[in-house]
Amino acid sequence: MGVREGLLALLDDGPRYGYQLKTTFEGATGGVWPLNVGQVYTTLERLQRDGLVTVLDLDDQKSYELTAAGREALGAWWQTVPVDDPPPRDELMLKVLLAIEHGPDHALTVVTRHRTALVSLLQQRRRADGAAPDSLAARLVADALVVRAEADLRWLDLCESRLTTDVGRKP
Amino acid sequence: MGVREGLLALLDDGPRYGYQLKTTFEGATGGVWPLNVGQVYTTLERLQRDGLVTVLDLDDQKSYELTAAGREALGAWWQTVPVDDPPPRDELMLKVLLAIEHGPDHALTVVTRHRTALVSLLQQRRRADGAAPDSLAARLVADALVVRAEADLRWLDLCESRLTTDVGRKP
DNA sequence: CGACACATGTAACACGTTACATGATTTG
DNA sequence: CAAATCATGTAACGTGTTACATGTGTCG
Repeated sequence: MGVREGLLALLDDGPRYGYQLKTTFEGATGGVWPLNVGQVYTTLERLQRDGLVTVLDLDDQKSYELTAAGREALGAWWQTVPVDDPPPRDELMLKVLLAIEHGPDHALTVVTRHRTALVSLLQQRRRADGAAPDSLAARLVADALVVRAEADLRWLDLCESRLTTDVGRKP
Repeated sequence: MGVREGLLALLDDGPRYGYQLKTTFEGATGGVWPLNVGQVYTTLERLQRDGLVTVLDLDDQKSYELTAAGREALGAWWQTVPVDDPPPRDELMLKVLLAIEHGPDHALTVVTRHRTALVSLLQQRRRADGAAPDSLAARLVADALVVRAEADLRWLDLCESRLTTDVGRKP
C-alpha cells in the first residue's frame, strides 16, 4: 500500500503520464526509492479498475487523472495516521525472538552481532547525513535512517539487559 | 521474507507439523504476530519446492524436517545482518515527502497531525510496556514498539525544524 | 551512428492475507 | 451433545519485483 497512494498524491497536482510519475516519485523521495516503470503502469491499471483514476487518451501519450473517488481516497489517506495492528513483522525483531527459542546464549550472540553491525552502519549513515545536503527530501530520508538505526540500537541494548537479568523465568 | 525464515528457525529444534509451527511461532513472538495456518502450509510447500525442507508422511499427520540445504540457509540467515538497500518504503516517510511536493504548509500540517497522534500512541504503548510482564517475548516486542514510536516522533521533530528553517531553497 | 532518456506496456513470479472446506479429537 | 481446539489443506486476490519487448526522440 505504498505506490498506490504515492501515485494518487502525485496526480493531485494535475494529470500526468506514466513515465512522468516514475521520475517525479523518485525525485520527491530524494532518489532513495527507485520505482520500476512497469509497476507504475500496473498500479495505474489497478487504480483505473478501482475507479480512482481515469485516462485521457491523447494522440500518442496517455494522461492519467484523478476521479472524484480518487480525490476522496487521497483525502482519506492524508487524514489517516498509520497505526499497524498487528505491527508489521520486522526481521530484526523476528530474529531475536526466534533466537530466544534456541536459548538465551544464542539470542545474546545474535544481539551483539547485530549491535556491532548497527554501530558501524550508524556511523556511516551519520556521515552521509552530515555531508551533502542534496535536497530536502534526501536529507529527511537520511535523517530517518539515522534515527531508525539509533532506535534499533537502543532496542538491542534493552534486549541484552532483559536477557541477562530475566534469565531463567520464561512464563 | 519473514515467515519463510521463521519456519526454518522453528524446524531447527526438530521435526514439527504444520499446525504446531503456527502455534509455536505465535508463542515465540508473544502472540503479537498472528500467523494464518493456511500460510504455514503454503510456505512449507515452497520450502519443499526449494529443497530446504522434507516431509515425513506418517499415519495421518505430516511432519516437516530441515534438509541439509535448509540447515545451511538457516545458518546463513543467522549470520546475516539485515541491511535494506534501498530502504523499505515507509508510509510515514512517504506521506511527509509527498506532502512536501504540495508545499511546506501541507507538509507541516501532516507532520503536526502525526506528531499528536504519535504522542498519544506512545503514552498508550508505554503503559502497556510498563504493565503486565506477559512473557519475555511480549515484553521485548512492547519495548520495540515504544522505541520505534519514539524514533518516529524524533524524526517528525526534525522534519518540522528543517521545514521551518529550510523554507525557500529546494535545489 | 550510437547511446541515452523518454514512453508504454506484458509476463512471470514471490509473498502475504483472507476466506473457505473438511475432518478428528478433546472438553465442558 | 455442542463447542473449541487440533490438524490439513485449497482458492482467490492484492501488492511488489524483475525482466523483457518495443518504439520515438535527442544529443554528442
